[in-house]
Amino acid sequence: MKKPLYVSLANAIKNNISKHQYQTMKLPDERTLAEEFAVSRSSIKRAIQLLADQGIIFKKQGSGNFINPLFLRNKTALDYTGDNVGLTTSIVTNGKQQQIEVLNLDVVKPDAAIKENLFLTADDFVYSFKRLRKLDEVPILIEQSYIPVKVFPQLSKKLLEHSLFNYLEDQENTIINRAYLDVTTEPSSVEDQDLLHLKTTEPVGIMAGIFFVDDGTPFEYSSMRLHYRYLNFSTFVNLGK
Amino acid sequence: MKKPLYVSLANAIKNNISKHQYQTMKLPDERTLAEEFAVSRSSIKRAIQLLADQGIIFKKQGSGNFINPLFLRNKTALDYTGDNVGLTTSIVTNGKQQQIEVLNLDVVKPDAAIKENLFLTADDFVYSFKRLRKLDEVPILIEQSYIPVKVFPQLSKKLLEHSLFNYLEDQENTIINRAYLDVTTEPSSVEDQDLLHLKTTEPVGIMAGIFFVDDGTPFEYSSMRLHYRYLNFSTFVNLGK
DNA sequence: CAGTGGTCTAGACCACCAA
DNA sequence: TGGTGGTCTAGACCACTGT
Repeated sequence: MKKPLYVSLANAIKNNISKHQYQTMKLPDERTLAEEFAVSRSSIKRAIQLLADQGIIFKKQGSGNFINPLFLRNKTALDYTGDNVGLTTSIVTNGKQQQIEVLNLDVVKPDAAIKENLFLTADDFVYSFKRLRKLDEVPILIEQSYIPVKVFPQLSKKLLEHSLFNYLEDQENTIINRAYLDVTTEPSSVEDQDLLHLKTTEPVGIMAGIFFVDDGTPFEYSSMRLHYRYLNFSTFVNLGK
Repeated sequence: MKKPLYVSLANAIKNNISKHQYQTMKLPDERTLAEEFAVSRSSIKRAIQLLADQGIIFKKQGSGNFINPLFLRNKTALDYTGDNVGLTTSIVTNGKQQQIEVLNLDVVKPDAAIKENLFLTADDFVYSFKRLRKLDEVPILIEQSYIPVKVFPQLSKKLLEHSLFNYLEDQENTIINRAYLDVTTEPSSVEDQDLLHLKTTEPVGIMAGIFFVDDGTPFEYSSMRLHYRYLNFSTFVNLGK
């Protein structure tokens, strides 16, 4: 589990920025940095690319690399770790305890939309299940999911009572680490209001999408209806090079 | 405006995928591709990295590069062009005509939050303005924005009647191409219901954030309240390498 | 024009995966 | 253990920015 050089370099540069090592909002140029750290310019470039992907710095060809002022002010919002891709999509948990209530589990014939989303042929069956997630016993999210029987036949109600993805990673050596997600919002339905304790005027946020195993196999189609206070989606949009 | 080699390579590979040139969900290995296209392996690697960033393929060390089945089925959702960063954040326009109505424009002393978001000192004034945007005369979003007077003193009501960012790019050679955005949802206020023609049970989507010039200068803080049908945020989450 | 980031190569060697 | 992707180097040359 050795970290690549460029990750260490990126961390070193990040530290220097945090400690206001650089007097201006501009980093030293890449050739100078390469000399200072005694590495090739390519490695510096890779490190800087990483920082740019994380929104910590902005690159501007011909002019230099610039520190994102947001990073200086509010490090936590940008302090990514490990494999993060520069996008934070999260249910605001604040370290509270999570509970899962399994509302139902069935095997059904998928309708056309589900079939298309999971790339199934006519004969495939899917598990269909609904779960209610809570934080410190406060309900925050209704999840309706579909998983093809053939990709995970051993699914059971017992397994659903805890995080499926953690189980897969720990017990089955299968990592679900890609997803295509669609975020929208809608007025709450009667069921939403009931389960999530919402007033009629209060909406739900919806996150729906396909989750993939890392070799591209579609694993699950899921539609999550969130209590509106728990939908929060932060991201950098970075159209610069 | 010559395209780099790796962009052309990425397009070529993308075309081959679209034309089902590769029989399986797996791409040929990088060394083979390098030979076929008669370029260095580094260039192939860069091209494949680009496709991975766009969510078109998944990489898996030690195993190979895999085609995202979503790309084969629904090319448009993934068919990024040019400088796109793998994130589609858009108001669904469908080619309709956009109108802008300027509701007000003032110069004010910023409150603490605005000051913090725009990195201002005590003495700085800001322009505060509210605009209503419509598509084919249907109102879809209310925008409340703040721009420091010192970074764009020539702001006027006339300028606000059209896209400010386009004006900056065309006339001032200033490009706003980075943003930190926060997406949430809320019940609609009375003003929302009035301006956006919403029922009391219908919510607004909120996109709020800071927009940066590409050298890192914070340019604008903006909070946009969208008619809920027009909030749609699609993205790939890719935690694989 | 000087400064600075972007692209590209050729090749060595490392790390992970599946059989 | 062979196949395949990941990291890294050293250096040439290109492209953009601002004075």
